Amino acid sequence: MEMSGAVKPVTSFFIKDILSNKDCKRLGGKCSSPMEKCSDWREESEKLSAHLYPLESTTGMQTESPDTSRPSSSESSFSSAGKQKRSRVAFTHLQVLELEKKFSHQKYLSAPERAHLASTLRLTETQVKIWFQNRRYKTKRKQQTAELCKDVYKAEGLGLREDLVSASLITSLCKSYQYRPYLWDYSGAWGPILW
DNA sequence: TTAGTCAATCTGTAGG
DNA sequence: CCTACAGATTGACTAA
Repeated sequence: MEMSGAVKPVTSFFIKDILSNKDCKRLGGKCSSPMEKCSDWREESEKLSAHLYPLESTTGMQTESPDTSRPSSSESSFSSAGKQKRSRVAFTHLQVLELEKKFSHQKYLSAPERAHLASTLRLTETQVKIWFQNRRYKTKRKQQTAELCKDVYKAEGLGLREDLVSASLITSLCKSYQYRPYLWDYSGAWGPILW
């Protein structure tokens, strides 16, 4: 679970921290300096779009760029009174590829590794951390669902009709499982994994 | 206390 | 308009 070492002041650089900058709840101490972090990664993202991805848009993922590079007025976007829209940056195909590549080898990154990857991809450490976090969780759910589905199919195949109804329910659930896209095997060639 | 994790949820965006 | 996807947020928890 935990990684060792070198901990940089990583903070949540978004909304919460910024908006609730006032009370910083339990994040209390963590409110080291949201703004700094924020402008920080925005800048980096800009550079990124400049270098890292000349042309992307493979899977219809619109490879960000435009949004990330927003009005560059960094912080002004927040100060602009109202409630600032939560921004959701779409990572580039390249960034995701690299993240997936790394993830295929190790599910957890140490702080130094994360820092390195982040700088390489021109992402913030927080973004990398969150990405891995989400990735682990989604992978886990995918596996659980896959197992569940497997059992269900097995049961149905064996003719265990006792719970046919509930089994069907689960089956449909499996089919509609929202994380199916993760069946794409990024570790190897781009293609669907059978399950 | 801090920074990390997981799990769940929220939400912006693209695609149908 | 609705839905799926995926990045961000939240909250409970843990280890050092």
